[in-house]
Amino acid sequence: MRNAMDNESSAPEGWREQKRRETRQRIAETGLNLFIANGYEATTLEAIAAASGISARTFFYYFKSKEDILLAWQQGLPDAVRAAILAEPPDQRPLHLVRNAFLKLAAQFSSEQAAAIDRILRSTEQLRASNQAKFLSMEKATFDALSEHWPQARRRKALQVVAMASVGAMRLSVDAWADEAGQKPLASFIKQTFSALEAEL
Amino acid sequence: MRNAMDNESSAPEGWREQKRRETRQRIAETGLNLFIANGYEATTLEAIAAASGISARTFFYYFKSKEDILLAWQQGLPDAVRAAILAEPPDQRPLHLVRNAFLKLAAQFSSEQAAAIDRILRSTEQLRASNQAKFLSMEKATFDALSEHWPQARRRKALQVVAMASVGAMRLSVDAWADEAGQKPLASFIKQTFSALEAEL
DNA sequence: AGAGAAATTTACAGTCTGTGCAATTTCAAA
DNA sequence: TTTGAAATTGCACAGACTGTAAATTTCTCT
Repeated sequence: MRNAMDNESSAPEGWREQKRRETRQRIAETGLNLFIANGYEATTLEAIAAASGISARTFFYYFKSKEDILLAWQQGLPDAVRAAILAEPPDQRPLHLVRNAFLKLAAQFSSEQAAAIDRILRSTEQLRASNQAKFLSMEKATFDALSEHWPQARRRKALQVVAMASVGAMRLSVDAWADEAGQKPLASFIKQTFSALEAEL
Repeated sequence: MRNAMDNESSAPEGWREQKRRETRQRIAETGLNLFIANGYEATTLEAIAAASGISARTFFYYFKSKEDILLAWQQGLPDAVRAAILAEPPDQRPLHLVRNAFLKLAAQFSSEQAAAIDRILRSTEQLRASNQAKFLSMEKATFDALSEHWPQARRRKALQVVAMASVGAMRLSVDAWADEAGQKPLASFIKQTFSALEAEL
């Protein structure tokens, strides 16, 4: 029961949550640095926990697996995708709209840190596989956001396909960008890939 | 050194290889049946090895991981994709060519067993991730085969995009097909998805 | 302030996948 | 029949992850 001089629920329960987030963040950073320094497989949970100042068991209270540390860095992605698409004016063809949204998004997600994470994600078979899940979540977010722009049921199939092709184009762009070690900006790859897509179909 | 009454290399060294393949096949079947019966995670390596009549250690002489059993069932996929695409007459636009190749392919890979494997592959997070790798390998096979039809370097980007969109369409088709528990044939979903793709772009 | 509930942290023991190593068995070729 | 490579196995071990129960901390309510 709350009453009187009670600021909603921001201070009381918010403190716990905030501390929890801070700890989680600290572990994620510690882990990432160790991965960068020693490689993913060579870094044991024990090491991450020790460097984070917690017990090995407590690690699993914050992350459900070692891999989860890396996924945590992209947790904001689906929301960002969704927001970027909804921010676009709907007077464009869906494919074009998504292209423009992704172009704006590319700025945020092509930092040096993002590149480092990407490098780790490509380093082992297991991580490469789970990295694909990222694109699946992007595809879902894209489809959901497009569905808000065009809620008509008869557009469903079309939007699904647009989401698939757009995210696929994004993936090809990121791959090409990563292969060239970041000479040209990601945005130029995105433009090129989407152009090729429209030209070929 | 081979000489005289020597039938190439089919009988002599072939015997070992054949037995090896048989053992591998037996393990794969035993494992799959156990997965179907008890679920993937509930089936231990120990159980698979015992039911296959080998030691747990020997299992790893045939498969590099438990997961690998499932991947073994799709080992022929890339070659089949490649063959199907190369078998198509090249007097069609690339996207259309791949569509027709996939339609012919769909017959082979929509057996009851394939559906069972697909169900297992969707049952856990880990397997869902590695299942995506299947589509990546299809994409690569598609691109490689298309590159033989159109070897010109300036078509590279375009073919890459076609491979991505085609395999993506295939994935959406399989998903829709699996969701409907196989009421309509897979082929009809493929036609529909490719139509939507061409319409939207 | 103090009792009690709830969240956090930890130790301990145990399961399971996967690897390294060395010994043993099997089998095709000389 | 001998020999060497491939196949098979046991054993020991690392490392990720879970179940449980107990301690410790952090609120909440009175």
